[in-house]
Amino acid sequence: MIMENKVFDPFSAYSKALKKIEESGIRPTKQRRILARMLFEKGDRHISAENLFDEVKKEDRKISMATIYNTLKQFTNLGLIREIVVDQNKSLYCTNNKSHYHLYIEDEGKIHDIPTENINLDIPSIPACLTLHNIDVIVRVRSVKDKKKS
Amino acid sequence: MIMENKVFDPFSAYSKALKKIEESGIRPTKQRRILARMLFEKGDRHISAENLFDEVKKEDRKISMATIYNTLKQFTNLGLIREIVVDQNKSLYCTNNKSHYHLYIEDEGKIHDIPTENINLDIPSIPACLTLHNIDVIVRVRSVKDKKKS
DNA sequence: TTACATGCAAAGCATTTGCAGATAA
DNA sequence: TTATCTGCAAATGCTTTGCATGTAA
Repeated sequence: MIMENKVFDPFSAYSKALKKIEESGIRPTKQRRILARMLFEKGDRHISAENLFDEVKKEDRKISMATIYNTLKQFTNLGLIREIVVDQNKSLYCTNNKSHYHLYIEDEGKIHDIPTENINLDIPSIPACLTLHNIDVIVRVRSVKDKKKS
Repeated sequence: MIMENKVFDPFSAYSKALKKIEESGIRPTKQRRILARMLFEKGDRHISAENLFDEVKKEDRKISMATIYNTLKQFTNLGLIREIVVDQNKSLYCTNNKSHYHLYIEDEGKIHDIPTENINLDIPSIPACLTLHNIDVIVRVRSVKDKKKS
């Protein structure tokens, strides 16, 4: 397996992601390996395309925005990451692949995971003509410091 | 009260909205009255800025996109409507002002309300430094006809 | 009268696309 | 070798803004 880091740990989130990439048929190119490492070697993250771009740049590498977007979409389709839309003009990509919900601090733009077990959610049964894809729960809060209503 | 329709019903959603507009201090201009009527005289709706624009045009009136967007934002701030972001490139505005959740049929782009009572949701208590603003629940489903995974 | 609102066109911004050159297998 | 991928720049599409004109009170 072609790794981006030196130490091989077959159980790391990064190794698992690489394995899934190879198995899926898409090529584990240099760019995809760098991005997989960025996404999965720092624990659970919520990152935007732009932040990811900047992070790559900080390591003195360079991956074009087009490739960042394409790769994020491919990883999403592979189920490696999850896209969450908290407001109309930015998508965040979530690297926690366990089922979970989100706490969004609106005035700070910060997002945190809420483990599924911390929320009790019962939904009515879905009609046979529909298949459940996902349930998004976003608990939207504001920090008290922010007194403004809008 | 300046009404856009002929029959005065002080208990209609439209009348209530007009009242809230007047009380809020913003002027109940012709455009705002037309949009309030469109939004609140047809029951609970989920409508985009563009659809609202088209609907106005169908009645042989004309309101600019800038005004549509400004008005939707103002109505949202007044609590008359609620903005829901189902995917990154379109906001829908929801005229149901009762607390509720959403069922989103992804491959059709259709959205339906789920009354709060139909879903059992318990969230952990919020830290004192945060105030709860809203809880979004979006049940994402796909119609079975759509066999593709992505 | 005057503060506020509207409409137009232009700007903004995240994301996508077309295509020539590069690269993995 | 060849199908796939990358990067650039241009295009797209939703939303916002600047500003001159219009309008409610």
